[in-house]
Amino acid sequence: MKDKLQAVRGMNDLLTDQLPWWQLVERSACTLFADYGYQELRVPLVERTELFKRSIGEHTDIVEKEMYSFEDRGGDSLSLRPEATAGLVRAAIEHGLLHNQKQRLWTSGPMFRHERPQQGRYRQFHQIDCEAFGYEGPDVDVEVIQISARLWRMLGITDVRLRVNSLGTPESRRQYRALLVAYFERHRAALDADSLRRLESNPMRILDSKNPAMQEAIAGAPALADHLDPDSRAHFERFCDLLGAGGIPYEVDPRLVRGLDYYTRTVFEWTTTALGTQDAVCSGGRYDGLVAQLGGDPTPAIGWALGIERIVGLMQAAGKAADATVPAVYLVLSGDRAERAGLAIAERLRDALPGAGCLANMGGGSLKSQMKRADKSGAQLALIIGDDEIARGSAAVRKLRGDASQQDCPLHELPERIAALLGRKLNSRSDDGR
RNA sequence: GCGGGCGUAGCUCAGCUGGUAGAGCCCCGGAUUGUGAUUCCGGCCGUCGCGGGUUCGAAUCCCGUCGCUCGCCCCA
Repeated sequence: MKDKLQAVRGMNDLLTDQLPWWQLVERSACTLFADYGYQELRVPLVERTELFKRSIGEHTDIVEKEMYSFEDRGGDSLSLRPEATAGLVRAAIEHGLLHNQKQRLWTSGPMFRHERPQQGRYRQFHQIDCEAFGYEGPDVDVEVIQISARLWRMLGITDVRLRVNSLGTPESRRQYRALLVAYFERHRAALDADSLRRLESNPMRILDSKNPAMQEAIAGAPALADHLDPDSRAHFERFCDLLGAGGIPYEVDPRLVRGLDYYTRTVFEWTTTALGTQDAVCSGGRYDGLVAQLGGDPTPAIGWALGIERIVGLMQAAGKAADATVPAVYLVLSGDRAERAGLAIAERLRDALPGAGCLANMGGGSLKSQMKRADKSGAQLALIIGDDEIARGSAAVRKLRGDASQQDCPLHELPERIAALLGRKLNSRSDDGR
């Protein structure tokens, strides 16, 4: 094992056996967003470091110690994106997408954070992102959550619950924060080391401390809900009402805060107990100030991100199967002339039956070993062509599943015969079907 | 950044209190002529993570190191 080239820590290869789940998630998301009228947008993996400092917050853990930042050859400080929203907002402003118009968008791809890897947390991880720009009412808050809820249904995920909260406006939050700091200052003795640190950096995070010894002090702290500004309170009440009307079960969690500075008003998080300590599966919220903060016209916005690794983990933990795609036909080619004819025969089958899958044997091998490969491939049918068959212009079609019957078939009738055996329709077009 | 657990064939693992490695799977070949999944036979596969120490002798003990993993933190 020595001197072996290894992947970078926390950046995982996705081997073929994992891909069926990933493809299921990605395909589902793609049709899901289309059904809600959300359009896909793609932005670079690398942005100016400044963008993330200004959006996520300079004093957040993400920016302070988790970003992959570097200087490029021109001397600019760039960073691999630790999340998608900042880049999306930047792109929307830059291309005038928010000028007198609303946008409902989604994107997906890898994100990067230099954290200690553990279950459900990796240095390169993958998110699907949903964002709605220009809608200020709580109706769209509910819509984006509906999208996530439908995705769980599509994927058969049940072990998740929704928690919601409101952070109010930056002004009301600033006032509340001062109260909170004052309270915890008075109870300094009850705080653990982490919370003392948070008291300086992000006091609201003390509220979601997992330390049991802290719970009493936290319970006595002023609640954010009691200090919301009237508009935010009305927004939140309407939001909860609409959520209920939309039939989405939720619970209000006054301790739900977010790690990114840009959130305002509605925040929410889907959590699970099935994935160990990394329990957030999908989370998001409103960020009404961010667009203006990054230089765009003032534009209300809301969005969420989900972690694909965690979604896949949930499906696997629940025992959901995701079947690998399997070719319908395995082409056994025995002998020189058969090998020579085989490539063209395979192409004709693919023309006639696009999507069915025709796996041609490559690299020779005895008939026996080719039959073994045919069986292993999972194919329904083995199409056996040897020099004898070539000589008489036919092929042997053998069923590999169920009754192992075998029949001879003239080469020119192969597409029809195979289509019939597979219960598929022939491609009517004469080209390659694209 | 801080703790715990673990590192033996491609994979899953066995190897008790030290005597220089084993199984299953996979892969390849064979068991009558050109036909798979079962069965049988054979073959392939390791500097026991790496470095050092103790010892006549270490995969087995000790130290260090790297890696993986789980938790803290953070968060999707």
